[in-house]
Amino acid sequence: MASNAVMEETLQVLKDHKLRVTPQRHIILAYLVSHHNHPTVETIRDGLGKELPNIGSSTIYNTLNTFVDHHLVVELQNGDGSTHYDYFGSPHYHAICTNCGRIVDVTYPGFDETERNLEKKTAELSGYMISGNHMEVYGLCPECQIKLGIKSND
Amino acid sequence: MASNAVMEETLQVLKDHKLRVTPQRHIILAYLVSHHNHPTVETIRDGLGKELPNIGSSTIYNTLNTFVDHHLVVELQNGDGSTHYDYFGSPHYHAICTNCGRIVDVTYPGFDETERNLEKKTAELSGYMISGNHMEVYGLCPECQIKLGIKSND
DNA sequence: TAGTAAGTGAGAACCATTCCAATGTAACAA
DNA sequence: TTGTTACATTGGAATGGTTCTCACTTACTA
Ligand SMILES: [Mn+2]
Ligand SMILES: [Mn+2]
Ligand SMILES: [Zn+2]
Ligand SMILES: [Zn+2]
Repeated sequence: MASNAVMEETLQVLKDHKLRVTPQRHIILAYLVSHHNHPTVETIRDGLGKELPNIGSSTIYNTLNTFVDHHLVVELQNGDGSTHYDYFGSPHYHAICTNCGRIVDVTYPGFDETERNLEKKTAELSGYMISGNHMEVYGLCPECQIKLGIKSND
Repeated sequence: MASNAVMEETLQVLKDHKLRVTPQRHIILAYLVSHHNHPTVETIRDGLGKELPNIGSSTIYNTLNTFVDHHLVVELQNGDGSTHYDYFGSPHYHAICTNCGRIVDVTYPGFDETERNLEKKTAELSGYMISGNHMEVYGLCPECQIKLGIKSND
């Protein structure tokens, strides 16, 4: 459950984006800010069990789509058939396991420059007016390497 | 419709990957090699009208999934609800229009190094055994910039 | 506090993709 | 060539994540 500080922070975020502050939006955003699990709609619904036991899936979808429109949240596909959501407070990209679907955050000093450079180059070459980017790297997570006998567990 | 050269090339690609050479696979692969439209399954089915009028969608899905497994083809989402497919003969990434969904190929000298660096950094930081990556840049395509009155058409 | 535009929720609808079982065929060996 | 067999194709049914609908509720503004 989200701390007081998170509740205040998320309240301010909603106001800054001129979004109507409903309990549903507030609690979902707080959930996303305090969990970095890249949850699906089902995961979120379960996680909200105590605070919003009667929330409809439509509301979760609506809310997340709104957040995506406002660039608060990004959507991720890991190949399991459902969309994963990620509060994008600080820039990072994702490593996704092709075996189990595990998604982990990655960043490194200089990543923002790589990112800016990619966007600048793309604008020049394509004529697009750039608004964002997604970078994803695929591979086997450490656990799956062991599970599949590719790496020894020592 | 695909040239002789393309048909020979794709035949060899299928053999190299030890894939059974069926007319469906051969023609679908030739279609992908000779079109860079990032088609959906529906687009492909329409494009195959004359050559394979009775192909089942299941076959197209099966074939594309096989190609994806063999890293011949990559999947792309542009937000229109269906998956787009791209023969990935030479490395590039994509600029995707957030307004109309248009997908264009982008690359530049030094892109492969950016890519390798990203994968190396990711392996170090995450412990993943890297097998690939996707980079996408989002924005408004030149046409939509005009359509939306953001850029003048001069 | 009243008016109103916007959000919520239950269930139906949608539709891209997968599954299934019957039929067809590519690859290989004799 | 022919026979064998494992794999591919097909159409139709099933699946399931997401969107739609609409009656009801609520957050904002004046
Ligand atoms: Mn993340
Ligand atoms: Mn492409
Ligand atoms: Zn894994
Ligand atoms: Zn466009």
